[in-house]
This record gives sequence, C-alpha cells and structure tokens, in this order.
Amino acid sequence: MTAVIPFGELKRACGNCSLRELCLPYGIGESDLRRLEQLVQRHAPVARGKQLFLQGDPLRSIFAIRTGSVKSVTVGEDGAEQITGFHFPGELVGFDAIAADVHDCSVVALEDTSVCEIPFDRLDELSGCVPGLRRQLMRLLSREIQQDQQMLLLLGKKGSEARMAAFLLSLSSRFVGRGLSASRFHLSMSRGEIANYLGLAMETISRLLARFQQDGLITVDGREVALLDLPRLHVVADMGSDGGGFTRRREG
Amino acid sequence: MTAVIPFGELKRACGNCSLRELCLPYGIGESDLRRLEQLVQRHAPVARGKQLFLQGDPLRSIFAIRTGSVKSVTVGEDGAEQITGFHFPGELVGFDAIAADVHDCSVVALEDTSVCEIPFDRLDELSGCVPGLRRQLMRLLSREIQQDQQMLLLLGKKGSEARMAAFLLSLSSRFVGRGLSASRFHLSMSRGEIANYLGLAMETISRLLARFQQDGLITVDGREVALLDLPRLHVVADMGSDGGGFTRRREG
DNA sequence: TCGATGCCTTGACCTGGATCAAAGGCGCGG
DNA sequence: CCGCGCCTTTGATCCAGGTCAAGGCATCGA
Repeated sequence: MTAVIPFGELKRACGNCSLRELCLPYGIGESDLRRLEQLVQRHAPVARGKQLFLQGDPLRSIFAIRTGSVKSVTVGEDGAEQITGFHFPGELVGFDAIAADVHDCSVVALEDTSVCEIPFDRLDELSGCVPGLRRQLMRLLSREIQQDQQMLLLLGKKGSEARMAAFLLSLSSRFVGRGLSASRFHLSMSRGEIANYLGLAMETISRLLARFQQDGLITVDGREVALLDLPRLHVVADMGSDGGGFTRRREG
Repeated sequence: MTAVIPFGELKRACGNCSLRELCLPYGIGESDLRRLEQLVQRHAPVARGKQLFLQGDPLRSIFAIRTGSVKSVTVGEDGAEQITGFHFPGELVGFDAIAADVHDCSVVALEDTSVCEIPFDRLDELSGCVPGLRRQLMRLLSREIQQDQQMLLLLGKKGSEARMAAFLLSLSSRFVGRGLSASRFHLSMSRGEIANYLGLAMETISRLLARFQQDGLITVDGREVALLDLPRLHVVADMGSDGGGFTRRREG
C-alpha cells in the first residue's frame, strides 16, 4: 500500500492487461485508455491477511484486483462479521463507499494479492469526459447490485445444499471468464470463510462437501476442488426450499 | 404507464418537488435542474398490484417514486420469489438493469403509486455534462449496494427478532426523512410480504409482532404500527445470533 | 343476508442446521 | 524429530423457526 511503482513500468498498464475486457477499460478507445492509465497506481503486492482499506476509512480510491483474491467484510454494531463478497482478478472493490464517502466494509487479502489503485475523484472527473468509461463504471456498480440481490435470494430462500452448489458454480463461472478451468480450482478461502459468507456453520460446510463428494458431484482434497457433474450441480443450486433433497437418503 | 401528463403541468416538476433533496436533483444548480426536468415523464398513478416493469424487460427508464410505495421482486430459476426491497417516495428503482440492459427484478405497486419516469440513455448523457448529477447518480447506486449488504448481514447473521426490529427501524428512519412520524405509521405491505423480505415464515412475523407488543416495544393494530421504545428496539436489532433473547422468558 | 375470499392469528408438532465436544491431519519453528 | 497451532472432520444433541392445521374477522359481490 505504500511503494508506488515508478512511471516507466506503469506505461501501458491497462492496455497490456489481460483483464482489460473485465475491468474498467472495457469498451474504451485508445486515446481515452491512455488517460485512464495515468490515474492508475500499481503497488507492491498486499500480503495475505493485510487490508486494502478498513470499514470507516474515508473514500480515496477504488481498487481493481490484478492477481490473487480478497474478501469484503462488514461488521455490525454487535460485532457480528458478515463476508459480503469474494473478489478475483478483474473485479473492483470499494463501490459501497461512494454513497457516504466512507467505506462500510473492510477488504482483506486472502492470499498475496496485487491491485491497481484508482483515485476516485479523478476517475469521476474523467468519466465525465469519456462516455464509455462512465457507462462501464455504472455497469460495474449495477452488477454489484445484481450480485448482492442474487445473494439475498440465496440467503432468504435456499437451503444449505443449494447455497453450497450455487457458491461452487459461481466460482467456476468466474474462473472460466479468466481463462482458468471451469471444473478444477483452488479455494483461497477457509471453510470458516465460506460458512460465514453463506450464512451457515463451518461444520455444515464440511459435511456438505463430504456429501457432495459421496454423491459424485465433486471431488475435494483440502482446498483443491473438482466439479464432476456441472448439470446436476445446477439442479441442486436451483432447488427452492421446497424442491426436496437432491439425494433422498434411501432408508431401509 | 401510458397516459403522459401534458407539458404545462410538467414544468418545474423537480424544482417544486418536496422530495428533491432525497432524489436525483440533490445538489444540482437551477439551470441544470431545468435540463433534468425536461427528461422526466410524469404518469397517471399505477394501481395497487400493477407493475412498473417486469424481470426480463429491457432497460428503458428508471423510476422515482413520488407517492405510494412499491416492492421489487426477483424470481429464481426454481420459481422461488424473493422480495429484495421496498421503496418509498424519493427513492429510485431500476438500477439493477444497467449492468445487462435488462431488468432482473420486477417492481410492483403496493398501493396506488405515482412515479416519475426517467429515460436512462438521456439521463446517462446528461450526467456527462452535469458533474453534480453524475455524482448523485453514483451515490444512489452506491447506496443501494450498501443497503443490500446490510441486508446480507441481517439474513446471514441475525435471528428473527433482530430482523423484525431492524425492519421496523428502517421504515421508521425512512419515514422521518420524508417528514412523517418516526413512531407511528401504516404498513403498505402484507405480513406475507414482510416474511418473504426477511427470509422468515408469515406465521413467524405474526408471532413476533404479537410478542413485541406484549413486551411493550410496539403497538400493532392490523397494519397500523406504533414504535413505543426506540432505544430498546435498537438493542434488539443489534443482537447478534449470540446476544441472547431480548426477553429471557423468566422460568419458574 | 349470505357465502366466498383474502389476510391474519394461534396452537401443535417437526426438522434442518446450529452448537457442543472430541479427535484427526498438517505445516512450521526449533 | 518433536511439539504446537490452526484448520478440518465427524458424531451427538438441541432448538429456532418452519410447516401443518384450524379458526377469526374483515371486505365484497350476488
């Protein structure tokens, strides 16, 4: 968060970035891209467990993840912590702070993570001149609203199996968009963090993973996961609280 | 949704509106305000139960509530419906559609409701020229993210009592901002809708309201509610899943 | 006036997932 | 190589809140 990389290296930061199609530069012309690049500050990587910013910090910048992964955590008055999201390369964090100029969640690295910092005032200013940038910025804000509302549906209406399946599928589809495997990946978060995020107990996560494996849906080895049966996982993820269990334990 | 009010009446729509401090015009100068007003279309009121738009509709406009109230509802693949929010005068709906140019929730009037329609393309365009408008637009988007994340914390970490208390307090504080009473108000939504929103069963809502009343926290008569003890309601709302019940039923 | 319909309340019972408790791995410093 | 923490698994038990079932009580059209 301190050492800024010198100017020479910064040049073409966004233009060369493999994530540009996911990130802010999407749909921006060459010359405007150059103006955006001038705002971006690259930093030395953030170590696992360190924060990008804390809940309560004033809004200065938003951040794009370049490599690694982070979680965002909100803590309520009573001290209850809720993880409100995990974020991967190409995704931006800090949007919640625009409303009141204060971050209302903390963002913490799950592994060593490098980010691009973008001062918000200057981004706002630039977005006035560059319609494509403004539009993309709003799209990204809107997408976060969408995702949060999907999550509300998950927490409000779905049982533990559907939550777990939806979580795995969400990771899978995000990794695909980044050129990684849809069916084999590494979990950068602990069981406890998954549990927190899904509104379940850690023990429940453990049991669900074991059960999914027994039933041939997935393979788990520590934090390495393989999804074996995507179609069936989708069925499980779409089960309403009604739908019945995906494996009616055959009694007898 | 069809009959547009003639131009004469439209004049000064925003400038005279008592909600301008909550809504889009916040912090915009006189001349820019006039430009914004030219985009706004006022309509005949929407009847209770009718929709402003449906999930799946293409994004054309966003809407500001002028009088009345609405709910937004998302339905999952499996048909499970989740109410993702209630909206009152001065609030805007439709932001979720910016990401993919398609609404991913339906918005339905809870009572006869009048709205201002604002074509999104033209709003986007205008926001390029008017920094204050752009900023306010982003603030409103960001605020929705914040609110959804507060809701995630509620659904993920809080028990039924805390959810109910938080719900009542949220209504209260929003009504205050609109010049209404903080402690006496009418619920425009049914018990079933509250239940759906809070991820609980309708019966649970009924019982909670009865219990809150017994305990002197509130008064309920059908859909008329009075909050009698704001401080204690805040305590209940802040109870983590740990905190213990607000009334340890004295045994013996 | 009388169903019929839609909301709400109340009681009895059931269950999914939390909680409590007790071991496994497994990486790491010494 | 051992010992110490941390994460994870697995089993046993518990309980908040869901589900099922019966009314209650307005409003409405015939």
